[in-house]
Amino acid sequence: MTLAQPEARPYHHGDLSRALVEAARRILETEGPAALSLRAVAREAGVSPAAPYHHFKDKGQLLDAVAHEGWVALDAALMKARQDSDDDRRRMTNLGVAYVTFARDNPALYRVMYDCSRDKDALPDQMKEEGAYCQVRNTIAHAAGDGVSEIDLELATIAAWCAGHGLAEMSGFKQFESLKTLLGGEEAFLKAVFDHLGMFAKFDRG
Amino acid sequence: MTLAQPEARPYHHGDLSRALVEAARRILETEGPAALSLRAVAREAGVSPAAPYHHFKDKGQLLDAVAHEGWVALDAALMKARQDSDDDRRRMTNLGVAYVTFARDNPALYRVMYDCSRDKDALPDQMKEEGAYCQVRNTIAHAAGDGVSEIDLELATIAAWCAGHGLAEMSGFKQFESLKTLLGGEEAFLKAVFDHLGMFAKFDRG
DNA sequence: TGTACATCAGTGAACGCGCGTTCACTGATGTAC
DNA sequence: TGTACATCAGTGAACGCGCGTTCACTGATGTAC
Repeated sequence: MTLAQPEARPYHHGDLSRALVEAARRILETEGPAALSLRAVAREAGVSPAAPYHHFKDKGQLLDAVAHEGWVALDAALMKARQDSDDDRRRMTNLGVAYVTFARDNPALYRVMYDCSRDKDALPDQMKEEGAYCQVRNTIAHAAGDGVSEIDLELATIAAWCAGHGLAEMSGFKQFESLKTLLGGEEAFLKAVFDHLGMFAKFDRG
Repeated sequence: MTLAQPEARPYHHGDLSRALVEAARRILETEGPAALSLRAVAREAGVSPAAPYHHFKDKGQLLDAVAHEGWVALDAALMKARQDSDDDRRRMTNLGVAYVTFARDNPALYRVMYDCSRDKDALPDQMKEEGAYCQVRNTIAHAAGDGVSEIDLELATIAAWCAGHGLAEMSGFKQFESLKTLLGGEEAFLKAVFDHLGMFAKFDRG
């Protein structure tokens, strides 16, 4: 009688760096951010607790790598949403919905992304070419046309970003459930909220 | 030679429950949310690590109490902002600014408030009479007049809340610093962002 | 008013736990000659 | 083509730490008679 041998992983992993980040994401989505310790990541990757130190200076650096992957994924999701909209008028809302959907689909990852940002008091790399923030600004610029000033553009982007982030963090709250079903589902709810942003602001205009 | 005796606290504290919550807030604002352990709170309150268990079932219940205090304080801040505005037109923005200012002045407390909310998937007590959420809705209702539907009112409130929360979490980011100085300070920046919420939404209206 | 006693609100020592990190080590790999 | 050796990427045991919580206890307080 021979027992099945465990899959003989070679002594050298090959791409442990990448494997660790993936293990971290698996832990995040199955057990949540509180469970994300260096040891847990090593365990999940099937490696000793000391192994990660050959690839990351410390726990913080691993988290940074995880967050970075998150931003790349978010950038891609927004890019796709932009390309999918043929109707220029609805593009902003679609972008917002894509943003919130990403956050709802990857809640723990999203949390890590913002926790890392908070530690640095800055969004990472958002100003560069295809960064999510930049995509939002470009979309607004396109919709607004030539007449709009740089400052207005920047402020509108920040406003949009804040609304998206706020909705991302709160759309899961139980209080909104009945409203969601009333409106016909999650996406309709998100669109409706975005539609009403203007209502909030316009009272000030007289 | 007699050494000054340490302030002889009586064996029974008197109001340890309250003292613990205050100690927790002190720790939050001086050391941040990561330092907020039950033991640290007991230490800060000058009491043994077991003492809190006579007043709170576990750590979570203490945190809930801290968060509750936070919401009460936020309610009061919004109430004050509402009463301070004589100009009906600017009331919404003032409310938003007050909200964000509260979050910026009590960042760690604000974090705990939302972390507790997330655990419960709900904002606590927000629908009751003077809850912050309810205040926002009432203010919008007043500004909007009679013609507005219940649903529109609810959606506008959610939109406003999301924008406020998002801005609260992000207004500290370094990327916005030059814009802030350009606009003449933190408050002017906040007002400008709120003013531009409509810009984001209006493209969808054609 | 005094006294016995139940109850309340503290103490401080101890529990087991998982954590981040370090250490001396070893197996695998690549390279110079 | 073989071989010595440096380097790389793992191991697993150990470190000290602070944590949440429990426990048996004790001092203080309130109450019944």
